[in-house]
Amino acid sequence: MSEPFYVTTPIYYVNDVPHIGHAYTTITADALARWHRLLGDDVFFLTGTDEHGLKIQRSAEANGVSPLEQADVTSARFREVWNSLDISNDDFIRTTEPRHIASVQAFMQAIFDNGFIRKGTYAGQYCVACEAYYTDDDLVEGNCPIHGRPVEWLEEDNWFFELSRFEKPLLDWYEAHPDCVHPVGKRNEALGIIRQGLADVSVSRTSISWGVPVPWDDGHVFYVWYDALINYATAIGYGADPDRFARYWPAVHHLLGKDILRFHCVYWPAMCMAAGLEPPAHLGVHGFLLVGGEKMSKTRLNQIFPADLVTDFGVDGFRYHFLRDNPFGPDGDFSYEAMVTRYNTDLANNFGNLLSRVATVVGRRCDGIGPAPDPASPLGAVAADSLRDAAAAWAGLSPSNALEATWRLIAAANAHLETNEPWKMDPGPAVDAVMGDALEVLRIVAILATPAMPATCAHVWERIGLTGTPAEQRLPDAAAWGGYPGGLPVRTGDPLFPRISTK
RNA sequence: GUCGGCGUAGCUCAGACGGUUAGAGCACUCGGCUCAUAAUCGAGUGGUCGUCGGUUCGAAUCCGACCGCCGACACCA
Repeated sequence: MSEPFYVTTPIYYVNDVPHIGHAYTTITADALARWHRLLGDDVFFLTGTDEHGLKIQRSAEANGVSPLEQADVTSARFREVWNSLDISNDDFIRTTEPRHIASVQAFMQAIFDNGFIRKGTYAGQYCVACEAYYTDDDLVEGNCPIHGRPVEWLEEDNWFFELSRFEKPLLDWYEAHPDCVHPVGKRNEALGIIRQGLADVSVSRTSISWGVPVPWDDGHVFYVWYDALINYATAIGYGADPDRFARYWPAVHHLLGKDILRFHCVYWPAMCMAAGLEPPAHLGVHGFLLVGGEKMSKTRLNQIFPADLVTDFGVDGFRYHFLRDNPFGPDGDFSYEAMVTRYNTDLANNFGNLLSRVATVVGRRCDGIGPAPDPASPLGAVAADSLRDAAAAWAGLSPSNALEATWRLIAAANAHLETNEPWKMDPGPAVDAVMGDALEVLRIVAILATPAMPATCAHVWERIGLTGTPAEQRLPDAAAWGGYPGGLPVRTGDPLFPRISTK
């Protein structure tokens, strides 16, 4: 029985347009999913959209449509972007789907039945844009500190989740699971939040109607967060398919941005405990993609959208850049110039050019028929190192290191060609061995880089005469030295990644 | 303010339980090659490892102070 591997992105709020920040998380999740498929794992990769809440309700009113119609439009936009970026999600969940509404009600009912929800009153200054209450201290000149807009006084009967009762259980859980949050700095932040004391939180609203109804109290809907987090349970059959749920839970990998650490690393584990479940096993927290050192935001007008870059770099160039250039964890600064440099260096000069030169020499010295590699080639050891290091890096949520390890093999192959100069040799066994080695490197790289660049790798696979696709290969066996059989037609063709002129 | 983190080559970063001449990629310089997308290969230039002080035979690494940057401390998608 293969290992289950469940990976999620946050579900994206449909009030926003998909930008490269969303794409960064989603591409990382996609690459992880693809890597684990190569390992033969039973992968389930989930993304989706979060569609409830006051912002959506108001936005719909302003546009003269129903909230669901409003959500349909923006949710579709996310789907289209992921489609265009070759995202291989197995499911796309929308919080407005009946399966999710049923799941939220079952999940929250379980918490209620377990005695962790009580009635209370909440009153305060409320910012519609934030969907959040503020204290007087928070306000800036009477306005919302984030949006600078006037707040409204709201007072309502709420149901409260008794988060305060979970301080100790959460600390115990963190103690028992030292590796649950990556990187460790983020784990410490979560611990800090817990140690500072947790107050009960209101989980329902009467002031709005666009949400999941509270099953035990008509007129209340759940606050959008307590609806949203449960999507991770819904998608694997919570309350509907116990066997399937048990297969994928709690061995989940949640990927998330640091802005929502509190919800994922404190509230969500507590909610799981309250509902009688194990908390999620892995939480991967990453930083922001900055632009010119500043956070992307609508108001700064510095948002960058995937389509802006895919035109210049291609889908795989786009995917590669965000996986390779930003270590998973810290903030990363995006710049177009840096993206061009990396594209030209890693993709055009190193990888693409290797295929070009190999195809040409095989055409001239081997009649276009790719020979088999030398079983004793020095590149064999390099390939083994690359596989080992890449595997370790993927396991440690570090795509940039995984790709760096893979590119070391490409560099070794280019150097191997220089050392042997096959273009000076007459056709024969010596040329065959060198070119077979180079083709074998291309074959292995095509497999190892498939999580980052699936379409390009499939194309390389085909250009060197192999049948099937690299995505069908199974590691680690497929990356063992000597897998290229020889005797296959090798095609010359257009450059894999045309250089981008910097002038 | 409280807590935490960071400050290493022009740029992006690795290294740090103390120990030989501090590393990589990019950029730059020189040389080789001409199969290849003016690509590639090799060599080299470049750092008082934020500042000051302490511990030590020995500190980028441990301790303290300071300077600078950042984050968390909000019912923040």
